[in-house]
Amino acid sequence: MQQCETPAAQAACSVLEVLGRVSGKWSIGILLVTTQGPARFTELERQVKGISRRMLTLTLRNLERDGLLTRTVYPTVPPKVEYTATPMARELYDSLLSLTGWAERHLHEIDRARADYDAEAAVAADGARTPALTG
Amino acid sequence: MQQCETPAAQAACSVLEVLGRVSGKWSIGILLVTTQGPARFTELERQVKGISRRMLTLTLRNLERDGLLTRTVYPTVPPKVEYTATPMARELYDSLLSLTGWAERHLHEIDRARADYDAEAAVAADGARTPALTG
DNA sequence: CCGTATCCGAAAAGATACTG
DNA sequence: CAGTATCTTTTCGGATACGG
Repeated sequence: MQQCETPAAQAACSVLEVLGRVSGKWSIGILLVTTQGPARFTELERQVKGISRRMLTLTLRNLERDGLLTRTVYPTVPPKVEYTATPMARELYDSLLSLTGWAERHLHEIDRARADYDAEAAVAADGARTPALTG
Repeated sequence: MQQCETPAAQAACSVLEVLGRVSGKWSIGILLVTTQGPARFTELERQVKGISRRMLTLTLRNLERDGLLTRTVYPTVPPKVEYTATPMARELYDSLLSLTGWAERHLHEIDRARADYDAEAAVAADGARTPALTG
C-alpha cells in the first residue's frame, strides 16, 4: 500500500484517503446533520450525541478544511455561526449509501461470524486449560 | 448519532458500523491483497508496506472474526497459512469502489480547498502578529 | 454563543525479542 | 513460517476553564 503504483493499489489509496477524512468518530454524524440543512454550533453539540466541545470544533475544522463544510459567520450579538454541507459532501453521502446497503445486507452474517469465532476461541482457550483428554 | 432512530440516522449508524470495521489503518490494504487471491502471512507483510508484524496479526484476526477473511492452516513444516477474502468481503470491496470514484472525482477539489484554507489560516495568523494596519 | 487552550487518561500503533 | 509477548511512543478523545 501507500505506493499507489498498480491500478488496484491506486484505488485502495483513494479509498484510504476518503476513509481517513470520514472515518473519524464524529465526521459522519456531523455530515449527516449538516446535509439536512444549515446547523449552528450548539445545535450540532446537541444533535451529535455524546460529542465534546473540543471534538466538535476539531471535526468541524477538518471538514471545513477539506471543503466538505462551509462555515458562515453572522456578525450579530450574540454570535451566530452556521455550518452547511457542500455539494461535494452531499455527493459523498450518496456514495456512503452504497456502504450502508452492504452493511444492511450483511450485518447478520457478520454477527454470526463473530459469535462463531468467539465460540471457537472460547473452546480453544478451554482446551488449553484441560489438554489431551483424548488419550 | 448512535441512537439510530430516524431512517437517516439509521443509515448513518450502519455506515459507522462498516467504517469501524474497515477504517483501521491497515484493513483495506489487507482486504485489497486478499481479494486478488490467497495470501500468506509473510506475503502480506511484504505487500502491505509499512505494517508491523503485530498490526498485521491484529488486523487479520479482526477481519477473520468479522467473517471477511478465511484463515487456512496447512499442517506442513514449515507452517503455511493462507488468508482469503470471503465473498462478503469482495462485495464490500465493490461498494468501496463507489468511494473510490468519489475520491477520484474530487481529489483536486479537496486539495484546493485545503490549500485555500491553509492560506487563509496563515494570513489570519500573520494578521494577529501585526494587527490593525488599516486605521 | 462560539469557540480556544490546557491537561490527562485511554487506546492505537511501532519495534522487536522470543517460540512452536 | 507464522505468529505471541512485551515495551514504548504516538495519537485520540474527554473534561473543563477561559476569552472574544
